[in-house]
Amino acid sequence: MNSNQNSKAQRTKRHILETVAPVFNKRGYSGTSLSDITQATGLTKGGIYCNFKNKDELALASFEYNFDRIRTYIQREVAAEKTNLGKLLAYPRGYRKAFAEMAGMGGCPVANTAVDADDTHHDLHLLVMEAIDTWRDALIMLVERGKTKGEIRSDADSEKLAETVISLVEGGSIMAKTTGRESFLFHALDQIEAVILAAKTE
Amino acid sequence: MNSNQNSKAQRTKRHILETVAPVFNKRGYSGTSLSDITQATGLTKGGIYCNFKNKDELALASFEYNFDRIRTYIQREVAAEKTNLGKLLAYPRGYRKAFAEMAGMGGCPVANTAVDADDTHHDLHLLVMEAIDTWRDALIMLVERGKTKGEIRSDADSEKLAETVISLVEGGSIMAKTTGRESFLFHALDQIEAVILAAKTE
DNA sequence: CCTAAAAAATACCGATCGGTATATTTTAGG
DNA sequence: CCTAAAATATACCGATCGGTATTTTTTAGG
Repeated sequence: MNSNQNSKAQRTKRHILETVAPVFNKRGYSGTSLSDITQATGLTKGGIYCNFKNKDELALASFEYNFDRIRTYIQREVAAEKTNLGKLLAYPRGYRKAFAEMAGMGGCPVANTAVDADDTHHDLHLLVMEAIDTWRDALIMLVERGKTKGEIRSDADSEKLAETVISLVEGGSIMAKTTGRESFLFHALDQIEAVILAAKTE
Repeated sequence: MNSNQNSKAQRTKRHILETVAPVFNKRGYSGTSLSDITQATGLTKGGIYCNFKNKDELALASFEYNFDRIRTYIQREVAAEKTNLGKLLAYPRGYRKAFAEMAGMGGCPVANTAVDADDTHHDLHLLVMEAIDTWRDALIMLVERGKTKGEIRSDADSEKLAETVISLVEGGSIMAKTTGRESFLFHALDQIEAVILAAKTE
């Protein structure tokens, strides 16, 4: 048993990430202490530092883990659609479905980590920037392809649409989480649908 | 000189808030240490604790200070308008003008503090919730009054409009700050104007 | 079952945390 | 100018911070 991915180390590494990632998402980098981490995992410092070099590496891995959960969720919705317009509309639908899961992990990791890291943690900040840029590019691409396919009006501003969608998702997430009013997110998602449909041909 | 508001204590208290409030806004509650505070102000711990009971009190006062700066800025724009529609449109215009100031203080204090405090700092969380609720109520009121005055279509959803405006401002602020693309905020503000104008009569 | 290696626990490190008691300086009314 | 009070600095506190060296336990191939 060596090429098996179920080695002890890999299983505990996974266990650590699963339990710690939501803690980082909720409490932020400097708000999460090694004691928080050992307490959440049930391991001691020795166990943690055996699997991760330091707190930084664990924080970066936690963001990637959290982000990947959301990304996978949304991407499944997008991939199920065939048209560019359908893929665009899959975003608000996906976030509507992902709401409960996102609430359970402590809110959207993109928004949380963006605010947490942008003035304090360079590497984490870079990771979030990259995630947002990739997301933005994907949306722009869908709009542009939608134009060439005749699904989207040729005068639509793809960058503006992409950035508006992202701002609405993230703003809605934060406000819903903080105030406890889910409608903040749902109204934002309604608005996203309206924006996309307004760019539709006919 | 006793009823004079320029007593030594009040002047230094003001100086502390002015210099520390942006630090809390950028670094968050647990990311801001007493050393950060003494270093920023040029005072020692004795000087700080003479004017504020503890770190908590200083953090709460800092949020109120930061929030008040933005609020005052926007409110000036709103107060200058006479119609409800005009007052609504004063929000995106105000944030467009406030952009530089907000960037200088480390981003919108509402979004920053919301993310920072919602899972970790009860009192601060309450303060942000209150700020958002007040803001939401003010927007709803403007829409409703606009309806009775015939400025706004009677079928407009005031709660939805209010929450959409807030999500766009906060989402746009965070994304612009984190990515360095100001367009995130400006596109969000454009969208706010579009949403308001879509609710206009005629 | 044995054993070397991997994993995890224990025990410890200096630094910094938020906070306080005390000493010193500054303020400002009489 | 004097002086009590207010403001600030200094010196210290126990607790916790992130991290590491060492010891014990567990794993898993032969």
